[in-house]
Amino acid sequence: MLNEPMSSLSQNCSDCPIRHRAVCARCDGDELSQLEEMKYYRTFEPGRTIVWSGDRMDFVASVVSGIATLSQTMEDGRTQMVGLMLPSDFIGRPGRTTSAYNVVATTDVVMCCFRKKPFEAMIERTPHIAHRLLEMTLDELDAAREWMLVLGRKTAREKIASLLSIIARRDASLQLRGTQGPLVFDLPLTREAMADYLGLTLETVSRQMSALKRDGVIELQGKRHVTVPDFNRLMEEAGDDADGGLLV
Amino acid sequence: MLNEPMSSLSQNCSDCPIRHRAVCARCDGDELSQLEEMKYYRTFEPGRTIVWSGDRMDFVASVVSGIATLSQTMEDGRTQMVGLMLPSDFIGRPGRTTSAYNVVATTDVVMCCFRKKPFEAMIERTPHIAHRLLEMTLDELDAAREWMLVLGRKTAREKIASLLSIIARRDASLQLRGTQGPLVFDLPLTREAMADYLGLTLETVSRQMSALKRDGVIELQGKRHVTVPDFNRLMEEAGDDADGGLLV
DNA sequence: CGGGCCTTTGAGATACGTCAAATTGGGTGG
DNA sequence: CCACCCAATTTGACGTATCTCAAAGGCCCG
Repeated sequence: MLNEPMSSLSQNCSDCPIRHRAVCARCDGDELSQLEEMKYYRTFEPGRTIVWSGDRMDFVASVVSGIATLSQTMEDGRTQMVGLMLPSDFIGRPGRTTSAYNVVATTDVVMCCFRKKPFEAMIERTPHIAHRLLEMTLDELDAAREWMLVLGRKTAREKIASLLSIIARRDASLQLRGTQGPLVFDLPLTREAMADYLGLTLETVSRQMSALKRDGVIELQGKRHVTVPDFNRLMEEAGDDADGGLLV
Repeated sequence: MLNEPMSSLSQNCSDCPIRHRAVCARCDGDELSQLEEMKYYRTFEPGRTIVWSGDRMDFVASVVSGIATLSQTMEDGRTQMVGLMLPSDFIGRPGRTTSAYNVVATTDVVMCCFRKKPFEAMIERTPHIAHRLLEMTLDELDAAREWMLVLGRKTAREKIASLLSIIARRDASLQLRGTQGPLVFDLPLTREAMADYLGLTLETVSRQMSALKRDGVIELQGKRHVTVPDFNRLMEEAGDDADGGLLV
C-alpha cells in the first residue's frame, strides 16, 4: 500500500503543489531557500495517527496532499472532530510545545514539516510568513465559528447536507468547475468520521444519507462516491442561503 | 442610564486597563502614539447591537470594558452565539470589509476603535501588532474548537456546567483568587443568551440550572448571582478532567 | 470462497424541544 | 415607601428527533 513515492515529492519549493496557498505563499526566493533548509517530508497511511493530543510536537507542518482530521476526545470516549485539514492547511501552533488535538490521517497524507525552533525564529524576522499565517488562522477561525452554528443549531439532515456541501464546494473549486451541472466527488470520510464531525451517531448519519438519497438530493454509487444533481437544492437542505457564492 | 462617563476613559494608552493584554500589548511608546492618532472610544448600552452581520465595518476595536457577544442567525431565526468578547478581546478582521457576525453588547460596553485603513497599514509595518494579533487569534481558535466539543458532544447538564466553569474561571483569574474555597460571580447572560451559546432552548437551560442547584453543585442568590462551593465538583459535572489547571 | 470491516435497517428508549401557564423579582411611578 | 408592572424565569405536560442496542446485509481483500 504505497502512496506516492518520495521521488515524486518536490524537494524544490518552486514546483510544490501548494506553493501558492500554504504558509509560504508570499515568500520570495531567499525566504524559500531558508525554509528549504529546515524542511523535511513525512508520509502517513490512512488511519495512522500523526500526533496524539498532549504529545510533544517539535515541528509544524503544511499538508501537501491527502486529508487529516483534528479531534478531541473525552475520557469516556466521546469524540468531536474540530478540523478537517486539507492540502495547504497548517498544522501546529507556534509558541506551544504540545498538541491540543489528535491529528489523524484519513487518506494517504504527505506533510511538509518544519523544525519548530528555526521556524519560530523565522516567523519573528519574516513578515511574509507571519502575515500569511495570520490570514490562514483567521480563515480557520471563521470556519470553526461557522461549524459552531452547524453543531449547535442544525438538524441531523441539515448537518449532513452542510458537510456534503462543504466537501462538494471544495472539490469544485479544486477542479475549477462552476456550480452548474452535477457535482461528483468521493467522500473522504467513513460514516463514523462524519458522525464525529457532525456531533451525531453513525447510525443517524447513515439514515440521513439514505433519506437524502431517497429524496433525490444526492445519488450514491457505492458508499463513498457521491453525485449532487442540483447544488442549490443541497444548499437549501443545509439551511444556508442558496446565494452563498461557490468561490469562497 | 448612563454608563461610565467618557471623562473616566483613559485617552492615554499608558494607563489603559487593557494595556497589557490587548492587541497593543507589545507596542512601544512610539507605536502607542501612532495608535492614539487613529483611535476613538465608543460606548454601548446593554442590548444594543454594535454591528450587524453583513454590515460594512470601517473600524476594528478592542473591548475595554463590558461584555459583547458574536452570533450567527439562520433565516428562520435560529441563532448560535460563536464568541464571548471580554475586555482586551479584539473585534473585526483586518482585510475584510463586512462583519460576518452580529456583535451585541450584553452589558455596558466601552470599545477602543481604530479606523480600519490606518490600522491595516500599521499592521503591515509593525510586527509587534501582527504577532500579538496572531497570538490572540490562535487563542480564539483554540477556544472555538473547545466549544465545538461542548456543542457537539456534551449533554445539557454538562453544557451548563461547562459554561459556568468558564465564567467562574475567568472571574477567578481576574480577581487573582485560587480555585480553593467558594467562587462567587454574576452571570453576565440571560437564560436565553446562555441557550444561544449552548445550542439549547431557554427552558432546558432553566431546568438544568435548577437541577444543578438542587444537587448542590451551585447556589443561586436571585437569578444571576452564583456561588460555586466546590469548583472541582463543577468541573466533573462539565465532563472535563478535574486536573485542568485554573490558570490557563 | 471466506473473514472482517463498514454500512444499513429496525425497534424501542430518552433527552431535549415545544407549547402553555404560573411565578419571581427588580425597577418605576404614584 | 409601597404597590404595581413587565420582562425574565420557572415549572408542567406532552411530542419528537436522535440515541441505543441489535441484527442483517454488502463489499473489499486476502
